[in-house]
Amino acid sequence: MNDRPVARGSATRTANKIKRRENILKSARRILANQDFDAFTLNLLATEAEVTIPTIHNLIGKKSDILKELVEDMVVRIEDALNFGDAKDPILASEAFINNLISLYAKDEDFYKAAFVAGERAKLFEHELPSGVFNKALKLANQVCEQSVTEGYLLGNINSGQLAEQLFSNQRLARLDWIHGYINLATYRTQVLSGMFITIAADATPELHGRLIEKLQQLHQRECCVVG
Amino acid sequence: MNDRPVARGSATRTANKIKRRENILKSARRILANQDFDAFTLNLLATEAEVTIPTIHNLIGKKSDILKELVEDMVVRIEDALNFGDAKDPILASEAFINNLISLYAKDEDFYKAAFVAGERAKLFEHELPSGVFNKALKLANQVCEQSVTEGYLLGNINSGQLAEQLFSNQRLARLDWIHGYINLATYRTQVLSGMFITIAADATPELHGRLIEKLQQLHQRECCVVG
DNA sequence: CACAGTTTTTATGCTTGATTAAATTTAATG
DNA sequence: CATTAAATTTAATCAAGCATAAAAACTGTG
Repeated sequence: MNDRPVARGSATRTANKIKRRENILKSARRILANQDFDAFTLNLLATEAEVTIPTIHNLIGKKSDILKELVEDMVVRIEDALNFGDAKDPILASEAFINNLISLYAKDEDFYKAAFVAGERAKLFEHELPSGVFNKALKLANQVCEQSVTEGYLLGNINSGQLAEQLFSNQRLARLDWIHGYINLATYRTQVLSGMFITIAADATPELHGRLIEKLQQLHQRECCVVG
Repeated sequence: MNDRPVARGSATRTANKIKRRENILKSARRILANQDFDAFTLNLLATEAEVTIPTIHNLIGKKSDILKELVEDMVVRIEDALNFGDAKDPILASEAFINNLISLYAKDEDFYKAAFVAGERAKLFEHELPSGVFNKALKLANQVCEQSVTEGYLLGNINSGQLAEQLFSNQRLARLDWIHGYINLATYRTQVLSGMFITIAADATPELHGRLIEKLQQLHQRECCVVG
């Protein structure tokens, strides 16, 4: 069954094929990350990747297939990036979370930006919430909040769900601003941390509260330095 | 100079013209508010408004002119809605602010939703920040924070700018979720209030902090009732 | 080198949307 | 009711973008 004639030049051929395919996807990411979603046409993509439109169809498929692939690749990569050591201290947990995320994005900024843009505009995240990566981050925030209460970092006066929602929102808005090109990764990080610290401070014990204030001042000062 | 023949039927004609014009704009708002930005084509608009495409061009102009008009109309309306009595108490100030805004939107939900969608997608707000309505809201938040410090509601440990930014962000994300059709106006209001109260709590005096906790619990309970 | 199989491209069709010119219709007034 | 300006529509044009079939070019291998 398996002994029908192997295609002639199948040795290095498929290897090159994969390379060309990746090259096209790379161009797609560059366009989506640095230009507009509306600018992302097969025409432009073909020009950038230095191939013709039918080649794109041949190697990847229709336009929506390209977008789908970008998003799927990303989801896989993010999934395991969220598995970081669980610090008890909410300050450390917040910093670990955001540092993890930002350093992941920084490794290949075009890749992630493009995937988020594609997912948003092509509606490949269904309200970006049902059961995917996004929900995982929210649950994680919830977990941290609840644990912080039992560990004595938070007073428990504010419902963990509300706090978690707020923590998650901070991150979501900053991400939107980043993928729209309004802010860069460094600002993304600062904004999320600032928002998280303020949120945690709302229910912090006096000791933790003091440390949060200090952290916030540091963030503020650094921000001012950059601007002035 | 002024005695050249007046156009024949200019009396009731122009009146009707304005009516038809408004009717087209109304259809435009309905489409943008209830469907997608991508669904907003002259073809669909003509069908909905029960006119032909050239009529639209005649009465309003090209597609971008329609969008521009929608946004400009909105900006005017919002500008003076932000002028509400300045409560000293940050809880009252927050509630006054959001109630003002939500009741404004509720009066003509399609109108505002459409304008925000149009402004966002057609890039009619330049990063929605430079010197427009949005900036006004941010400054207002800043003002409330600073005043709250001097009035003794806030401790002043957290920089007013940082707090204000956070207050503003809450509102912005909720608005985005609303215009994308993820949440309704009631949820918009709840989310913003929840976020604002948490933010204020981060720097509140003990007395105010207690009241905020209470407010947050109320919001949480009401939310649970609606769901369950 | 010749050939089989693969890949790229040339050429083209198809669809949709925006915009405009010309013609027809409508409606106000004397 | 005839005149005439105004407004609407019919119909044509223009421009993009996506997608595909068939021809041409290319690349390993025997």
